[in-house]
Amino acid sequence: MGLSTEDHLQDDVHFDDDEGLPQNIPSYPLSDIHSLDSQNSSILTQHHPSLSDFSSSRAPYNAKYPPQLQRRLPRAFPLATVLNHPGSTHEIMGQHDDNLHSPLTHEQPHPNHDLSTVGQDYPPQQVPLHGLSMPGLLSKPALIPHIQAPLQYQFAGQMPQPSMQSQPQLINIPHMPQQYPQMPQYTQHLAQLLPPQPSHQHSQILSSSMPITSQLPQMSAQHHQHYLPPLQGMHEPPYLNSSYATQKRHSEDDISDGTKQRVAPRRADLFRVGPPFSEAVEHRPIFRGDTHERLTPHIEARIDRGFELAGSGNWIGYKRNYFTMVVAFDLGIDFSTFTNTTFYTSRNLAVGTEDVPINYFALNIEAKCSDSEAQVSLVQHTPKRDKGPQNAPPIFPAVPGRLPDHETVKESCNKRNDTKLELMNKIFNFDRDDFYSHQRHNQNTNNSVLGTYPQNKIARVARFERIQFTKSIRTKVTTMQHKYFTLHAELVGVLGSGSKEQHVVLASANTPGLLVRGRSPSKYHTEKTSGYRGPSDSENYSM
DNA sequence: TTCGACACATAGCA
DNA sequence: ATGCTATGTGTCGA
Repeated sequence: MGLSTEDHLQDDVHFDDDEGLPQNIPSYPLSDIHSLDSQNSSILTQHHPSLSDFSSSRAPYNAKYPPQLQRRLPRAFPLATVLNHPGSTHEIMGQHDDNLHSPLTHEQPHPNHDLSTVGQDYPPQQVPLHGLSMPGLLSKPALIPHIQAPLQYQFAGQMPQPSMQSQPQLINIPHMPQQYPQMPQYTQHLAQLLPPQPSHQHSQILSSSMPITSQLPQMSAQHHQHYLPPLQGMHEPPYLNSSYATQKRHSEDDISDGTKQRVAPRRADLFRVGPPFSEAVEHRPIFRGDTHERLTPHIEARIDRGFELAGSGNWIGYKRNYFTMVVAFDLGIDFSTFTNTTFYTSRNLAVGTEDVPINYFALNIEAKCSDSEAQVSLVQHTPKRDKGPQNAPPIFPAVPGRLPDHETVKESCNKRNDTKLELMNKIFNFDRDDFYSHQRHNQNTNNSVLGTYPQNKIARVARFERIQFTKSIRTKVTTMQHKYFTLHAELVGVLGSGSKEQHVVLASANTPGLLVRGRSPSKYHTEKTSGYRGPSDSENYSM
């Protein structure tokens, strides 16, 4: 990515009208969570504008995505089990049967469903969770050798020298002797040609464990200002005479600082660790069904491809390019405990509270815009890209797991070898049948949440590959407002079952602000002021 | 001006 | 080494 000819996201972000995507619908409803739980609520998530009224012409249920991009589970949900719980899901759900639909139960996208927004009852104030240690999961039965060390924001080795900040990360291949007899059109990172540089540290950042409470890009910058990520094309424009290079040179915020070169599409170093995610923010409580202990969710998430840190401190991605994101969660209990109990959440009623069983957990990603008036959605391509279908990113039913390291995610990409695929499956997926057989687990037991998971593949780690910001984003240059995106990793609780299945966001973690560059080179200069710059004007930033 | 569609190019994979 | 694949991105034209 990095080196595209793409411009940036403009000052204003809209959906194209001709795609039927309504504007001015807040992507983050800020209604208080308690008000959401009032008796008048049709269901847990009903206050979301896209959920509250399926038939509303103003805010259709699937407002956020066009029909072809409706959210869906990777697999069907065949079970219709309803947990036996004092909270009585039956009663709760029974109040609003007609409104209870779950696109997640459909294998195919459903034009009237948008799970992506179900239960996004984000509280007005995000309260960081504490005590995010997760001792138990280290002892879970599955052997996952790729697990990274948890919870520390790690910087490998020594910090790079300040001078590195101004040193080129890329060189033009023609400058390399003998290697390329013909004038190449692509560049190669210095890191590939020279001994390890400080930029290497970047890939070792455990982004998911970096507590960041602000979404502002500058917040991330402060954690990275001491080293230089592997940015692209720092100097030496390959096409000095081309309009392409000329255009690129106008950007001060540009990672390559005017040295735009094409990036080889399969270059290994397209995989880079992106911005760190915040700690999990709790949206709804999670209780154990057996002890009624309130649990502290922890979300691990990392972007492994598609974003890089510019000198200005902004994380930059490109609308036309893929990004990859992985998400895992745990509840602060060991895996065997997880598999031997049930869970429930609660909602507030006008009088008292009501417990609602969680049939299973799921992991989801969302994109949001700093401008709550603007909506942003994501699409996922198949390897066939244009020749294949395009859907919204799936929502993964998931059990607690640990995030594989960056290299593992990178290695998991585009493997076709059966042996390798199987290996990756063991890392990213949870085989419940295998677990039952090895644990002699009583799968008929009524007190295990595992029994109410979908029958098909369950994730340990949700891996979202080939994700792009929707093409529906378009820009407008009439405002001076700074706009940026954030990516959110969400732990979803699936309530009810069958046609009554509901999804509520239990917790989420988010990136700092991201700049996503569009495809119009003519907007390149404007980009310098379109992105959030933080308290100090990064226009003055010099690499 | 923007974007879908197509095209080109190149590194990874088997 | 060879051929296929995946994907960054250049380009055309509606």
